[in-house]
Amino acid sequence: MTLARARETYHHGNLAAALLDAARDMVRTHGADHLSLRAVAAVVGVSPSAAYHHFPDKDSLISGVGEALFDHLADLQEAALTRVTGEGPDAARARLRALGRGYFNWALEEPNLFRLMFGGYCQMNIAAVDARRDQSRAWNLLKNALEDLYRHGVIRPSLRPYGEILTWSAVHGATSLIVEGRLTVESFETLLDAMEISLGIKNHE
Amino acid sequence: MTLARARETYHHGNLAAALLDAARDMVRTHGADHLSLRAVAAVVGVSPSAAYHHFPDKDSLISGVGEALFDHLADLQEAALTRVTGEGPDAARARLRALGRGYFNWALEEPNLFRLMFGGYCQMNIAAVDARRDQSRAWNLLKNALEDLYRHGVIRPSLRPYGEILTWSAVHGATSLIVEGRLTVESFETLLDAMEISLGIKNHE
DNA sequence: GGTTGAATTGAACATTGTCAAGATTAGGGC
DNA sequence: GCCCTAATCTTGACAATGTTCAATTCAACC
Repeated sequence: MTLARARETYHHGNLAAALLDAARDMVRTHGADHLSLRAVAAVVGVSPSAAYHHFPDKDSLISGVGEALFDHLADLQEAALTRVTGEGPDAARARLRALGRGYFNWALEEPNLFRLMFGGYCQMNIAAVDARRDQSRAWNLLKNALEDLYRHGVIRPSLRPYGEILTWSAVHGATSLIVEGRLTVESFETLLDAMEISLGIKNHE
Repeated sequence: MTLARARETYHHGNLAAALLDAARDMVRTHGADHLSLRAVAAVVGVSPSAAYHHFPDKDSLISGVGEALFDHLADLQEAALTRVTGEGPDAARARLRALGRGYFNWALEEPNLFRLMFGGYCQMNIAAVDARRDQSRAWNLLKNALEDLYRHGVIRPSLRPYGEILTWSAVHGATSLIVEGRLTVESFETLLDAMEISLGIKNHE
C-alpha cells in the first residue's frame, strides 16, 4: 500500500494521504467504529485539528479510507488474474474462480476493512467519481472473465445479461455472511463448485 | 414490535427491553454508529448509568438490538409465506420468491437495521443461543421452501446440498450491494428471474 | 524581501462511555 | 406487620472524544 513518510518539517506535505494510511491501519486492527480521529492524528504526529483542513469531519476520513480500499481490492484481483495463464475454456473458468477466491480470502484476512467497504461507512459523496472508477475496474475484470466463459460456451447463455450481477452477488453474499459468522461452510471451494453448477458449468471428474 | 411502557415507579420494571426498543428506534433513524447510550437512556427516562445494570457496555446493547432483529425478520418472512396459498410447484416457486422479495424489501426500508444485523455489530456472545435459534428459524423457512421445489422437480437436483446457501448468499449479496449503493438494478424482480434461471427454473412465458 | 494564504497548533467546549459510591425500592423470611 | 438483603436506579465524577476558532508557522509568489 502507500507509505506516508514521517514528519520533519512544520508543514507535513501530504497529510491527507498520511491520515488515510494511519486510519486504514487502525481500522484494520480496531474496526471502523472505535476509530479515534485523535489517535490517528497522534500516530501521524500531528495535532487533532490539523485533520480538519483535509477532511470536513471524521466520517469523511473513514469514507476516504473505504473508497481507497476499492482500488486496493482491484489490484489484488488483477494480480490474482495474472497468475492464471492460458486461453482455453479451462483457463477462463480458472480465472473466474480466482476472482471469487481472491475476494473471499481477502475479506477473511481483513474483516474490518471488508466491513468498512461494504458496511455503510462510505458515503460515496467525496470522490464518488474515483470510487465509481475503481469499482468498475474490478467490475470489468469480472465482466471480461464472464465474457470469456460465454464465448467458450461454458456458461448457460440464458443468464445474460445478469451473469456479473449474479456472480458478484453470490460471492459477496457468501463472503459477507461467513465473515460475520452467520453462515459456516466446510470449504469455500466446494461452495465455488456449487456456484459453477448454477452457472451451468458442468462438474469435472 | 415490542412496546415499553413509560416510567411511573422508581424501578422501571423492564428496563432492558425498554432500552433495546429505544436503541432500535434510534439506530433505525441515525445508524448504529452515531448511537448514543446517553440519548437512549434519556428517551427511556432513566439515568445513563442505569443501562450498565443490564448491559456490560454500549456494544452489548447494540449487539442485543441486532440479535432481536433476527427474530423480527423471521416474523416477516413467515408472514410473507402465509400470503402465498396453494401447494403445487407454482406455489412453491412463489413462496421462494416471496422470501427473497421480503428480505430485499425490508432491507431497503430499514437500511440501518439491516446494517446492524450484518455489519459486524452483533458479536453473538450474548444470547448466542437465541440468535442461533432465531437465525435457524428463517433458515428453516428457506430450507422448507427449497425442499418443496426439489420435491416437485422444479429445481436442478445437482445443487444439493448447497441450495440454501446459494440462494441466501445470492439474495443477501444483491441486497447488501444495492443497499450500500454499490450495485444498481432496474428491478429486483428481474434479478429474481435470473436467480431462478440459475437454479434451473425455466422462465414462464 | 515582504506579503499573502495555506497549513498547523493551542486552548477550549460540549458530549460521550464508563465507573464508584450512595440512594431507593421490591421481595422474601420472621 | 417488619426487617433485611439484593437488585435497581441516581448522582457525581473522570478521561476521552469530535469539533471549532483564534493565533501561529511556514512556503511560495510578486
